[in-house]
Amino acid sequence: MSGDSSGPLPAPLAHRVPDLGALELLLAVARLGSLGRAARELGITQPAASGRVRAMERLLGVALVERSPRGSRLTDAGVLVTDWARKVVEAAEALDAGAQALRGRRDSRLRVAASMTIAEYLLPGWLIALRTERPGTAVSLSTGNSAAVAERLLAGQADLGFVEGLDVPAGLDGAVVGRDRLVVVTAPGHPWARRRAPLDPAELAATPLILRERGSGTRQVLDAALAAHGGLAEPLLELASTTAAKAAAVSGAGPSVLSELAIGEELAARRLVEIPVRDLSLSRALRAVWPTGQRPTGPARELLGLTRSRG
Amino acid sequence: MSGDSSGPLPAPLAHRVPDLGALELLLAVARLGSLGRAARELGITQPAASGRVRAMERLLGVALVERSPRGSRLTDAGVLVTDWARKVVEAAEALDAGAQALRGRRDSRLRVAASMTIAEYLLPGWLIALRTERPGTAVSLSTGNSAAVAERLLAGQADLGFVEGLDVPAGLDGAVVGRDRLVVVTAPGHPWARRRAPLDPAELAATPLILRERGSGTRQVLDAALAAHGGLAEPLLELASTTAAKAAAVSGAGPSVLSELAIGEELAARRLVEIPVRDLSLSRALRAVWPTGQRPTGPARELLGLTRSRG
DNA sequence: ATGGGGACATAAGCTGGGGTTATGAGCGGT
DNA sequence: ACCGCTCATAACCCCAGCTTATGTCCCCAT
Repeated sequence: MSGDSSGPLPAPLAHRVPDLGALELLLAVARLGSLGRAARELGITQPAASGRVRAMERLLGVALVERSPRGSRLTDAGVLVTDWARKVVEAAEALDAGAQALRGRRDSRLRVAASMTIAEYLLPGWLIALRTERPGTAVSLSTGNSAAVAERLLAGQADLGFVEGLDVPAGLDGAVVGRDRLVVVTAPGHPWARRRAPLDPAELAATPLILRERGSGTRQVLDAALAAHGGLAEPLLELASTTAAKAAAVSGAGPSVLSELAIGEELAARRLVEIPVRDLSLSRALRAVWPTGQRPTGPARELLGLTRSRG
Repeated sequence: MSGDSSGPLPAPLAHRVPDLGALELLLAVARLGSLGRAARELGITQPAASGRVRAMERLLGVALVERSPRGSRLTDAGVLVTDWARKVVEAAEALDAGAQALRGRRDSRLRVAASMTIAEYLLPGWLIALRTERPGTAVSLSTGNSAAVAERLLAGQADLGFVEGLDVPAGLDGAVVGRDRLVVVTAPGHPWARRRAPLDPAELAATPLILRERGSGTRQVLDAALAAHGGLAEPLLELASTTAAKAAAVSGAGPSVLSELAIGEELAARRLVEIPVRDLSLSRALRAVWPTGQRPTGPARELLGLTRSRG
């Protein structure tokens, strides 16, 4: 073993990080102040919990918990690790909520049809909130562009839709639930990141960008907004997914224009930098929609309430 | 089995969500377009990968991958699940990077001392960026308040510090690397969430809030900012951690004032709503610091470069 | 047309991590 | 002095996930 000729390739992440069960356990210990109580909450025995936490500490090489005959408290490092662990668990909960909806049968109490962007970034959070308010509400999810969402709603195959775009599809009523702002970004090393003055729209239009392929929603908005400034230059790169475009931008391949929803993390950690643009609002509404006249009722109304902007 | 008298308590998250290894595998399949190649990249065999993806699909109840004799592509649902999975894996990577730094030995090439907030929310991202730029740089991390950070730097026990606060500790030079804006928030159901006009500072000061305990950094800033408007009312709740305060606010217990860094997710998903306040800037600088005159060099300079604001 | 080489699937067998029960040992309150 | 809570240790068990070996399908190149 370890006689690998290809060099010491990094151990896979899963071997360096405790598994989800262990992280969940750590959160329970932090919350309840005792290994035994945490164990009970997760439906395992106290020795199992004890061993698991020990294994986690061995794996991470850091003492996380201070044991005493009267309970357990987190160490300083434990507090930090627990906060990081919470992020992992929350992301896993979002995945779980989303997957449950994707699996959802046609006979679900609430059938949602949503655009990709909304389904990806916002819906899981809403579903989690809905679950805490109305546990047991079965939700099913289908995704598609605005036209597909409208079609499902009008055919009675969905109870509530979510679309992004400049206008409401024909035959539907809607309510704005948020905004999707498109942001010009570069890696921190790019010259634009050092500009003092905002970018000129014409300059943006003239620069080759990393973009999603023609026909994507973000591309359409960008096209429309820059039509008055000479139109988009030939793209620097044309990629199939938002994720790929983001990765290219982070790696410094060039400037890109991406949805704010997709790059919150990257901006916060300064893996990407927002470039202000003068007099250009690349913003579109995110809307909940339903067939004209048929105001949502029951679970659909409930979910709508979770998402509505004030007013 | 399943004859439990305590009712159908929800299966723990870890039993409903694929483990990190499986998610990592899914990302590799998405990126490489083939189960076999993904397997090779993760250092397992093709049948193992095949079985694992199958198990993941069974667990989630959703087909993720379209197999063909020429490779594998994600299904529509698979794209969505993969995006959610990426968030989980990224959070796990942040945990890993942070834990490595916590474990870091005293003889690390780069010894960082940071405030809790910065260590928790920003540092992991920086460490990941540093790892991709300068792989193999060993980083160690210790946390403490501004005074403790200054002490470590001046004692030569740390090479670079990060503090939040209104001013730079004596004996140190610094550079602003970001801002920590405090935000007034409530659950979406709170009356304040329906206000049309911004809140008056005096009204905020007079209202009992969910706060961290006296002495915490956020509490100090708030105290100072509202001193001119009558001073803080008695808190509604006084909690030991930011996380606890956040949870209380989300559950609708009342209004709170929290760091923007801590509630990005909650704002995006509208589990919390920001309440604008007129003429009140609750903002403090996040600074990198080092002993006066000793500009960072080597790895410290590298890390600083990753975090610096433009200019 | 035919063999080679990729892709994924199936089968049989091993191993170890994580679970269990049973028990011991501190510490605090009554 | 004793109960009740805490956590730790020991001995045992099981199955998830890995391996190797093999089969099938399809495309492509000779």
